[in-house]
Amino acid sequence: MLSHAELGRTPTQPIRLPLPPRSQPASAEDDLATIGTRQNVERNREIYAEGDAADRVFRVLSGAVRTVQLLEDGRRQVNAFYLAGEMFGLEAGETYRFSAEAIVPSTLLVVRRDRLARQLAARPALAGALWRMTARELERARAHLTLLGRKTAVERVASFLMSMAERSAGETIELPMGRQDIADFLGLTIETVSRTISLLEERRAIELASARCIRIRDRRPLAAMNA
Amino acid sequence: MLSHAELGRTPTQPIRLPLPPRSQPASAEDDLATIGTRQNVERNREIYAEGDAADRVFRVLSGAVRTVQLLEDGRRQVNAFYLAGEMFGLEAGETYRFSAEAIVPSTLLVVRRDRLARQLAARPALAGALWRMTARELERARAHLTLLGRKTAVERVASFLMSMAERSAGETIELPMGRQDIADFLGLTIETVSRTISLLEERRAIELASARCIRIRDRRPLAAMNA
DNA sequence: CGCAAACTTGAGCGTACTCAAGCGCAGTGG
DNA sequence: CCACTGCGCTTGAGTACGCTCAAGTTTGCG
Repeated sequence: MLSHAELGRTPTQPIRLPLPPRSQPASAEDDLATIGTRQNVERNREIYAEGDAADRVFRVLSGAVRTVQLLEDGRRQVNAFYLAGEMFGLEAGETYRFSAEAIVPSTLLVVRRDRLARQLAARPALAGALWRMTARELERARAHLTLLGRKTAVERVASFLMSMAERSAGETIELPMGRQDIADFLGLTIETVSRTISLLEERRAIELASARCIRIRDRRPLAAMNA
Repeated sequence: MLSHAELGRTPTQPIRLPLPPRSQPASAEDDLATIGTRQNVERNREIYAEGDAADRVFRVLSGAVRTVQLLEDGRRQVNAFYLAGEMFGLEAGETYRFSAEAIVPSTLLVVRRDRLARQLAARPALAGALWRMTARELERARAHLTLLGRKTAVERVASFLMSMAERSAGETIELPMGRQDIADFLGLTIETVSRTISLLEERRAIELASARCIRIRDRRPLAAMNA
């Protein structure tokens, strides 16, 4: 059994990641905890690579993870960020289609797919929970399609900050990822991300305690840009 | 930017859509067929709207469907196209997050969610099939993220044509959708799509029998752009 | 045949990219 | 204590790719 109190931050890491406000149904997660093992991952260490056998699913206990797709010439797309409490690695095929990497030193709960399958047979409710989790991921990915396909740089950064603020459950956002990760997530360059954040600061929509610590001063201009 | 009502009003001749080469596992689909009803939908008619209660799932029997997200100022993102044999409308939440519209006059198989849930309880294998379908959708959406975030116009159009060619099971592609739909799917403008198709034709990569009927002459330049 | 919609093509513009410095902070060693 | 170094971030100048605005052409159907 895994209580919220146990999900503490890594002592070596200065970045605190609060738990997301709404977690998935506790029952399914607790079930997973009983059949999983813990794994510590260093900063920027690969958790799995594109093409690896998709034999495990993961839950972030502390830290932060990104899933990434690379084009041959080095162009990079960050598909998603996963913070404490969130699951990743659910795949339909035999192999992972994207790689996953730790953004900061992280602790993961690892569940082997074959053990998960055995649990699924015993508990039909768990199957439903997994499906809902996958469907929610799909929803998020689709919303991100609209961002990448149809929003301007300012709108993209504003949307990103708003969603990070929601997940942080506060006005102050501690970003675990650097500007390059944000750029590759939003389909922009690092320079454009930096310039846009500066612009939002000039407009008094946000305030920077440091580059990685952003406070939302005024939601309205951000929300307006969120469209 | 075109408003919703202005989109694609021309009653073009009915377009024939061959079945995709590989369908999903027949068992799950046949199961669905036994508990579903048929529905005919006119061209450009909405099947469900963003915000409607998500109480049905669909399978395209003939025709073609697009799922769409609109921003307030009219900017539009086409999330996906569904051809004959493909399913859509699987949602995690209570309501649909995107609208679905028929691209051409189409026939749909409609399955009520509550009936589906009853089937699921009886047949655990069906639950697995549904999950795999959702996970495959997620995979497709994520691949599309990379296209929208990191590919050039030529690469986007080339990728699109390649994937349509795969689904058409032949060298010749009959496109059910117009240029505006393609543009909104690829995150481009209609002019850029048109210009890029012309460019690929000049380069002898493709050949146009008509605007909606494209034959692939040389996969190599397309594949190279696909990255 | 005639009209409207869909598609194509052209010219000029603007947003975000590229290339290139410059800045700021943390860790290190003299 | 302060220079030194490395890294991440910011800022600047010029460019290019795709967008906007505006015809022109083709297609399909009444």
